[in-house]
Amino acid sequence: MALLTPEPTSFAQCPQFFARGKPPTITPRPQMRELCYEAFAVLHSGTTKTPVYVAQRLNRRTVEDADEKRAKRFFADARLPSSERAELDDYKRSGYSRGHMAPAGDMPTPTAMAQSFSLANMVPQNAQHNGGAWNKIEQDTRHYARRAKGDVFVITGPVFTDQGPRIGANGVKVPTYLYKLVYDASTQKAWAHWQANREGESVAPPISYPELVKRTGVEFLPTAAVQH
DNA sequence: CGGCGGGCAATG
DNA sequence: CATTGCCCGCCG
Repeated sequence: MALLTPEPTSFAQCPQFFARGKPPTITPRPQMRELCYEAFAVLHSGTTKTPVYVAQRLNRRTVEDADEKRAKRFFADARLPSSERAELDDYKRSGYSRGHMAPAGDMPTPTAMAQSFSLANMVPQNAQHNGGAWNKIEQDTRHYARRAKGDVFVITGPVFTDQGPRIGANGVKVPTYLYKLVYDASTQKAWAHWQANREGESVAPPISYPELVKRTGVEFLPTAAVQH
């Protein structure tokens, strides 16, 4: 069985990764594609050659299942037109590491683990940040989901600035910031981690959901779903 | 300190 | 393409 079916997908096929089944509304931009995977969903941009955001649903069961052996085989996602996607060579000797948005450590099955290494789930990330503060945030999020009463919806993504660099022949855009939004559906509380994509970042106290919306311009969650 | 988890590159 | 060794940072 193939890792991924070649057909394009739409978020209508995987509403389970979004709070109340509703993906964030993004003003339509060119070359944006919706990709469903077994354990996460990606809105992908052919302009930056990265995800716009990656959505997951975590809970105690999925996190307890997340003990798969780490598969380290990165791959370009064939569901994306080659003109819109990053290739392995773009990251090689770029000075940036391939940073997961939906972390490999969250994946509950071997297939989901393998799929998480799609470059459609990656951004060029500072290596020290990826293995340091960002990794800590990912582990903290898993730890939270393990203790939560029910489902925890997570949306992770990059934030770009116009003057930000690009890498490789395909010009994969390097994000200036990364965010990780955590929404506990049981308590209707939401918060977000906000980090600069650079060496020396430390784990900072989370910012509020309205502050994340202000910084990104994206309403990630249905208004009625968040306690204010 | 060692173990683990995020990566990288060289080797057949 | 798989295996192997290496670097780095965090944590117990």
